[in-house]
This record gives sequence, structure tokens and C-alpha cells, in this order.
Amino acid sequence: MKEELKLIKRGSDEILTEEDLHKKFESGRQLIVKAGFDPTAPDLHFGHTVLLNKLRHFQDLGHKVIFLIGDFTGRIGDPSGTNKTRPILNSEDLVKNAKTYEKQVFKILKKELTEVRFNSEWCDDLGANGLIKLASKYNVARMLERDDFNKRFTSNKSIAIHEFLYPLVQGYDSVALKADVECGGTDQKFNLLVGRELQRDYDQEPQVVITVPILEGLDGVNKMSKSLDNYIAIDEEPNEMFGKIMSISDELMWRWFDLLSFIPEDDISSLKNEMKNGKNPRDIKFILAEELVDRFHKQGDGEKCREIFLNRFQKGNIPDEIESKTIDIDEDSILLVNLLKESGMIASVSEGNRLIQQGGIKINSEKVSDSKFEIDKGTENIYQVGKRKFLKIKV
RNA sequence: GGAGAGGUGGGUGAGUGGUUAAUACCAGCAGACUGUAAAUCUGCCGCUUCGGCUACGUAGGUUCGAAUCCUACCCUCUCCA
Repeated sequence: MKEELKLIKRGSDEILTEEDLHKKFESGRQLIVKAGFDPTAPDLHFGHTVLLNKLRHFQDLGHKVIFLIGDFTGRIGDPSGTNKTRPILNSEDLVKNAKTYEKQVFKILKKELTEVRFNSEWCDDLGANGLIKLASKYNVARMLERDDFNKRFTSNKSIAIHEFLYPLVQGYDSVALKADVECGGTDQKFNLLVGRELQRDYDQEPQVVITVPILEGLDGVNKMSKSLDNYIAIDEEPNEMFGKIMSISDELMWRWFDLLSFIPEDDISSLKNEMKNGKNPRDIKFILAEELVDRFHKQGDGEKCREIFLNRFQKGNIPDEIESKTIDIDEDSILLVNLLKESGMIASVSEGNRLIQQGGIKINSEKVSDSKFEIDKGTENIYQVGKRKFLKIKV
């Protein structure tokens, strides 16, 4: 029993309440563990995996995970401050997104212990009456306990009524599913707790709320999200993934070790010591990068990526595998900048000229300094833009 | 229903008739350096057939000249009811 608790506690921010969780474990039955996901963002990234890992832990203990896609709540829009109206997805898109989710999610979760559900299943039937009834279970004073609402309320910023519905509906999901446990990011704490309250109202045993920390994105400051473009998707190409991990700051690296790595905590501490004693932080970052690439791709891919990485940057070598492309032209020759634009390596001719000026463009490892450089028809060369964009182009 | 504030380049945000393709910061990109795509430093950061062209919510207008003034419209926010 103690072991179970320990596993769940690792990497969790809060467990509300631990005592309740203990009791649920004691009961010996299979628990229903719920976690909600946005229907619009099927690109799972590292940030999501903090939560998914936690769910996986429950599965390792034999419990059932409900992967809830909030298609109904998605229409409301989470009151996360910037609330833009979200597009209402048609059922076709929903099915498509769900499929994409499933494809990615099972890299972490066990299929046989996972159930994918949509909350429109029960929310659509709720109707106006049901919604009003649901709304009557909670009150404004309690809503305003939520930090975000509270801030906006006291500073006279607008809070739309429907924003109050979001936590309610999310909480109602827990009622509908008879959830025993709900996991979510720390930013979801309030919403998760509403679920607990509502279940009590519906004469259910209240769910245990488990929050996991929010992972900072590549910039090291903001939370990882697609819209900030500071994320690493879990189905990202191995070398790209490896490189992106290497690009995080040495400081952020430790945070990622804590939240993403499965390396025992003691080993992480000794790595910290090694760095203090002069070990190159890069080599420690390699450990993290390899572990994560291995996890989301094939075992051993991480090592390959490291070799390629070293090769490319230490020796300035050109990678072994380069995508190739053929561009047709009418004339006998084409301006280099135009060719690069055609191939999609650069966005505009102006950008190309700038890059040439700054010495950022190479052909077959030769730096180009002439912005009027022409490429003859019938040639095939390796073009390099910056340090990591390579393309073999046949003209 | 009444009163007010505001919409500027990817973001934040200056600029209130003329060296303003538009201050600054952030992000981004390149280069240098480092046994990291860390940190730091430097440069760049609308598009272009390099003559220009298109840009400051939208559409008109005033003017030699407007992001800056006028008119209408759209949108966002706040306060009072």
C-alpha cells in the first residue's frame, strides 16, 4: 500500500487529499482516473507528458484511465485570461483529432486500460434545464475564490458569465464518469476541486485531486504550449527533438530532469554534483536528450542522435542524410536567393540577401558572399542556411 | 440607454502633420566564441526584377505631405444605469 502512494506522489504537486487516496487504494477496487484534454490541440508535447506519466503510474497499479476529450467544454473556452472564442469543431474533425490523440497517447498509456470519451456525450443532453440545475449547485462567492476570477473581479475586468460554466461542466464530467481520481496541471486545481464538490452534491464519493507541475517550454520561462511555439511534440523527428532538448538552458535542464526523466532522484543529485565539479553541462544534457528520444522513438535512437549532433557541430560536418529536391527553371541559370526561396529554405529574397551578407549561406560547405550568385541549370549541390538547415537541390 | 478609453510591424508598446519602414523591449534569425542549437558578445530583423512598392482597425476626405487632422463604419475594453 505504501508503495502505491509513493509512486503516485513522485512528481506530483499536490494530492487532495492523500488520506482519501489511501482509502481508495485500500478498497482494493479498480479506480477510475480521469484527465481532460483539449479537443483542438492533437499535437501532444512534452508538457502533456508530465500528466500522462502520472496517469500511466495509475495504470501500472492496474487502474483505469479515462482520457476525456472536452469537446463540449471546448466550445466554452477555458477562462485562462485570453479568452478567444473557439471554433466549434464538427464531428468529423473531432473524430480525426481523437484518432491523432490515440496514436500519440499510447506511446505512454496502456491501451487496454484506457478509455477515450467525449464530454459532449452527457453534456449535450443536459439542456438548458440541466445547466441551470447544475449552476444552482455552486455560487458566485465560491467561484470568485478562483485566483484568476478574483484578480479580474477586483480589478474590474470583465468576466463573462459562461466562464463560470467551465469549471461547473468540467466538474460535472466527474459526476458523469463517477471519477475516483482526477489529474491535471496545477493551473487546473480550482476546476478539479469543483468536481470534488459537485460529486458530493450528487451523493458520490468525492474524487481525489492530483495536480502535476506545469512544464516550462524551450524559452525556460513560459509554460510549454503550442501557441507560444516553445514546445517539443512527442512525435517530432528524432534529431529535431534531440537538438531542441540541447537548446534549452543549462538551468532549465534540471527542471526537465525533475519532471520528465525517469532517472532516480538520487542519480539526478549526483549529476548535479558532477557539474559542480566541472563536468561539461552539455554532456549531462546529452543524458536527458538521449533518454527522451529513446522513449518516444526507438531504443538507441538517442545515441545515434548524439553522434550526429556531435559530428555536425564539433566538426562542422554536413549530415549524412539530406533531403533532396528538384527545382525546374526556364532560364539557363537562376539567382541563388531565388532558388532558395523557391525551395522553401528561406521566406523571402530579402532574407536571403541578409543571410548572404551575414555569411549564413553555404554551397557545398563554401561560404557565399556574392548576393548575385547564380546557379547554373543541370547542377546539384548541397545548400546550407544557417547551422542546421540543409537541402540538396537539383536544378 | 448614457459616458469614456482604445485599435500601430510575431508579441508588449512609443510616436499626435514632414530626415518615420516607423523609438524601445521581447521573441526570431545570422555571425563570433565555448568540447552545448546553454550563457555571453556583435549584427540583422516588411517586400522587391534594387527603380521602387506596400504598411500603423476599414472606407473615404483635408493637405505639397498623414500612423498622426476630419467624416463614416467595424471591433475591443471600462464606468454609470
